[in-house]
Amino acid sequence: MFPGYLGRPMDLRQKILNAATELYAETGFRGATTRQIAQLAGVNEVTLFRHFGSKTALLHEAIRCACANSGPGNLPEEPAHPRAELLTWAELHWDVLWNRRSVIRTAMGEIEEHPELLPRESSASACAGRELAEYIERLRAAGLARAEFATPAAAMTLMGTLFADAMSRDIMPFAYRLEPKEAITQYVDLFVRAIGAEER
Amino acid sequence: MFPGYLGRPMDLRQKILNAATELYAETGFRGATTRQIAQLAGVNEVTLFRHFGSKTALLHEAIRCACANSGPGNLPEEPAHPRAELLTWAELHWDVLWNRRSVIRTAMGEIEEHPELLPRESSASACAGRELAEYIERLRAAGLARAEFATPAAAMTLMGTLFADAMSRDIMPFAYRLEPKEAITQYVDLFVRAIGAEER
DNA sequence: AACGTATGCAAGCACTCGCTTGCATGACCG
DNA sequence: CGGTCATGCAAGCGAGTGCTTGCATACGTT
Repeated sequence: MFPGYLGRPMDLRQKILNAATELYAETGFRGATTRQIAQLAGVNEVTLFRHFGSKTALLHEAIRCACANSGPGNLPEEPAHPRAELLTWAELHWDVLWNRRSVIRTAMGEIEEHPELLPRESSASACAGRELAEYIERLRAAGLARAEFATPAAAMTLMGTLFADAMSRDIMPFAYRLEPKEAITQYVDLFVRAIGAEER
Repeated sequence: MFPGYLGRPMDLRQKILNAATELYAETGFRGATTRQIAQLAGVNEVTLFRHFGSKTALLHEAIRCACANSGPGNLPEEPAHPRAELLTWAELHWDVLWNRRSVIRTAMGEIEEHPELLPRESSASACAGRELAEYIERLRAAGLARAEFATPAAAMTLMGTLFADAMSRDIMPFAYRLEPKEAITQYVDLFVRAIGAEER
């Protein structure tokens, strides 16, 4: 066969998985047909089945890869400046959500049909949530969060705000008048005040 | 034909629209086949086409109905007790989102394929967002929100938190340890503090 | 050179989908 | 009664869809 129009042929398997993920994000499970995936990957349709056995198996592997944890976050063990630390974390977390918004939306929309794709406790968002909650606990322990609140709810407040922003910003532009960066700064400022962590 | 197994036959058109909405919420645009919709509505498949012309037209009408605005909210013109007023509003808004979570998730997941279904500025959530923003402005004008913040971002904070909760609670149960009612109370308390509206 | 492996290509199969057609039947109305 | 209208039913058509089979071709290893 052709050695591939590029110098090194880049693992075929990975090329197929990428194509599958992209098509899935755009058109969902039903919409991503094996013929289209093959074409986008520049590969014959039969190859999909020889590699993965079935469309279902292929898509499962593709999506699981696409939603894998993206590594530990960046919240310090010993909090010192809540606002700055939370801002860094929030920007990073928002970026991850924003870049994957298409797959995430599709997967959420089809979760009742494909519960196998349910985010597990080890998923990226679940990890981020735990990290944030633990950080908040450390803040409180260090006397840096002086307000009264339930930690899980507080964590979900910031997580949810970022999540909703990243998922809705491009489809409801009229509701988001601030640029992402500016908006995130505002979210964090509001959050810092909500948990009583203003520096003074 | 049979007069319907029920006393009054309940507008056929509406029965079809309901079935279409239900199936769409479960299986999406592609997944909701005309044969299934017809069966669920207890109607012959041909009838769908005679009434609506095409599957596309049918689903568009069905979804547009399902996402229609649910009437004006309940935020007072003249704010007096921010916490109580926001709590009532938040519980009502969360209920709306929770009840429609299935359709909303599906529609969001397919928005790139079907942008016609984009929530317009007159949609329920858009209206709720504007209402909340205007209410916050009134709070500020009345000296009841003493913190410094950008109103749009503040509104999106509470809206986003409620949205994320209603959309994710059933599919990421491990992330939501508080019962809905308790969680919403916490969200509102945190929000009230964030905008500096604690009563004292 | 010989062989195993990975891929391509063409054809096809059984099935589903949206949609149409033709005809029968019952409900309502003048 | 006769006529129109809404609906049901059966059949089918053309276009996909997931997946399989058979065969040819190229590469790497020995």
